[in-house]
Amino acid sequence: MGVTRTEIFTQEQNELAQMMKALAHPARIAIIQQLLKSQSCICGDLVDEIGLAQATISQHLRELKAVGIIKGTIEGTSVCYCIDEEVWKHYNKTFGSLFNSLPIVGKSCC
Amino acid sequence: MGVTRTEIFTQEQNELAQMMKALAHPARIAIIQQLLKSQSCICGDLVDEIGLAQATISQHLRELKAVGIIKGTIEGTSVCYCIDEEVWKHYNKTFGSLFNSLPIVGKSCC
DNA sequence: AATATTAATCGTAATATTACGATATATAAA
DNA sequence: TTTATATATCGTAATATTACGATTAATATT
Repeated sequence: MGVTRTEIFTQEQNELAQMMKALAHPARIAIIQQLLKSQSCICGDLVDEIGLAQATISQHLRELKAVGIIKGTIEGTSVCYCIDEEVWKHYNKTFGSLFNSLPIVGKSCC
Repeated sequence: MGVTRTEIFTQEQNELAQMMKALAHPARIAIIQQLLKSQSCICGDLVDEIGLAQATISQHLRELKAVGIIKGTIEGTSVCYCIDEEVWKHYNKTFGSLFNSLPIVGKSCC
């Protein structure tokens, strides 16, 4: 027990859930907001601005990287992170198609 | 260790993360999609359509109810669930404001 | 009243996530 | 080359999530 049964769901359902999960932590939201605001950001600055340990931020960055939403480039001894705009647009579109599928108002039973 | 440090984040960041988390499971996505499609749904039908145990579906329904995204009304011995349209719109708006805050393309560093 | 049906809750095992100190790695500076 | 700086990874403890059988609660049917 305890393991999510992805095999019984559609690819779309699993993908949507995975997208949501990637953003389902305030630290990762904070990272994304920072990158949206400043276009790019040195990893160390994120550690300073968000009050979590360096190892923890690094772990969250890895999760965001794993779903492709951010990418990082090495700049000397530091790493500059930014949002992958193509992936971000894909997220936006996918989320939009979920939310905009609510039909005409006032038909629900309860 | 192991407990999310919500106190160091803004209310907006925590709320966004909580919203995402509510939808961060394929079973809950499937439930929402079903409710979007059929306007309303008997709990038992969800159990049949999604291949998870009744107790598990009930648990997922409770999580969706906890964030207000769905509501249920008792109909005899069964319970009819549907999406709370006001809350759904709020989600749509909040997600939209996150995704649409990506500024002009082509400015990122990496 | 007795029985059937439906959904919620309880208990619990398996798994996943979160956080952080310690350590490793890799480049920069002295 | 030695030392400093920045980030990733390892190891691990605490906590949270997922799934399901068993039970409970509440209404419906007989």
